[in-house]
Amino acid sequence: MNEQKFCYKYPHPSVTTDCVIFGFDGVRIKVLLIERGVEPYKGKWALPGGFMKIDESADECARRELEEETGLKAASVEQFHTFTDVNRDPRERVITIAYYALVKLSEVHGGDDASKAQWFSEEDIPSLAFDHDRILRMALNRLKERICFEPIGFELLPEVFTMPELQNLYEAILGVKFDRRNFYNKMLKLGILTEAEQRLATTPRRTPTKYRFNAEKYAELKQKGFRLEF
Amino acid sequence: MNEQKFCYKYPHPSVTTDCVIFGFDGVRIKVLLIERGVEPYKGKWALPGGFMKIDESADECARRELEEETGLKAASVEQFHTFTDVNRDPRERVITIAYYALVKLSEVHGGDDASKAQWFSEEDIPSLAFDHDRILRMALNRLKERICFEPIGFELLPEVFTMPELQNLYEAILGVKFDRRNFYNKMLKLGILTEAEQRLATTPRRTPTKYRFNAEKYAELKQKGFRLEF
DNA sequence: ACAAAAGTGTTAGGCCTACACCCATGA
DNA sequence: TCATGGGTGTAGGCCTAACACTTTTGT
Repeated sequence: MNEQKFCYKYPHPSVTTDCVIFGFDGVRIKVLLIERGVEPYKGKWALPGGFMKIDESADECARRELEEETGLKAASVEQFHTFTDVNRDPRERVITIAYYALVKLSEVHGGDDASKAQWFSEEDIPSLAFDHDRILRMALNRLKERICFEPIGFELLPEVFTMPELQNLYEAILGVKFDRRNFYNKMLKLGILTEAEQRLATTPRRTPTKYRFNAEKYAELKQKGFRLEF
Repeated sequence: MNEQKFCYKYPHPSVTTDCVIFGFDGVRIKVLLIERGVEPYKGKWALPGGFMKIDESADECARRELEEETGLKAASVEQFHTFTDVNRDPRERVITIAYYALVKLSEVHGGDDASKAQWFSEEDIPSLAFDHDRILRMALNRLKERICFEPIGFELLPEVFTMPELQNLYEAILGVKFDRRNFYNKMLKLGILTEAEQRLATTPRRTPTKYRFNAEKYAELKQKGFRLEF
């Protein structure tokens, strides 16, 4: 039975969303990929994504997928580009609205399809299905641009984090090394960090000071214009 | 005769591109709008745009529309967001991939539909059809963000321009006033301006120095990273 | 000569950068 | 006590922002 029930005067493309899900393990930026179980590109790794339903917006679609993959709801999900090359999908004309999401790895407890999903470090990413290599590269560039102007790094870190962790994150994303003292000064001067309770860890070295991101201070700061620079 | 020839198993949205076309008249930022001749929103102003063909990419679609509206080919056209609200079009589900284009007003010699197209200053823009108000607002924000980091202003000015014109442009886009001396110094120090031949105008005041944008110097500069700040 | 806009230089303060030593902790 | 990483301050240079007078030119 051929159920081609939805008919139009002109051909319509299919619309999907794909999501580049970023995490941070304290040292490296991670990206969540899914191994495809069906053709085309069966067995290849790909970005999580899927078809947009006719009664949901692309944002809703992207959030739905994010939740399905990571179990997370309230994370930061941002549309960044729509890919429309005519032959990007071998089956039919498909355009994809691409998003990136920033998630706290510490809060991700395996998605439903954990068996087929895996976190990759930036440098270990295999060649991907469709044009997902290109999508991923553009997402990384956006992430780099954006982190210079908005403190999105805090979306990737646990609620409570240390200054060295924060510095590692910036260095991992931007691919550069900063002077520790200068980084401390700059971050503290921004005034968007609050010291958190000191917790004693059992490591063979000095316990670093814990901070949390102060969203109220950040909102104030944003009002009157500011910039984060590196 | 009901020509519903293209059939699918699941419903597919229509896909359009809409383009916010920016120009600059020497004093104010201008936007090209079209008066709709058909329902829905007949008689309302809207962004130029139209349906994406099944064998063209969104970029091609946006460029095609730009040419149809302004007669310009090689201008800077940039995708910035895809709008997907479920009810943004009263007829059917339509998503639109939005672009902005920067054109040199001096080179626009009326589009094909000149009768229905008109340039509006930012503050005179009427309420628009569909969600085009929102699209336009986002385009303006992107323009503001981008002009701080790339010298896209030169896309809006004639080949040869004066420093006061350039300053007016920045002031118009960013909505602020700059100190003339500081603006001169900053711009000249960047090294991306070349003095052009001095032409004698017949105005009742001093003739300003003419400059052109030096794309080679800019390319060099971009290599080793830089920033334009205001 | 006047009106109108163009052009020009200096100074003070803040920000960025580079740089080296001590501290806390567990083993 | 040692090894490891955490934490801290200062000095020089550069960029930014604030500021006023002179020049050109047509009327």
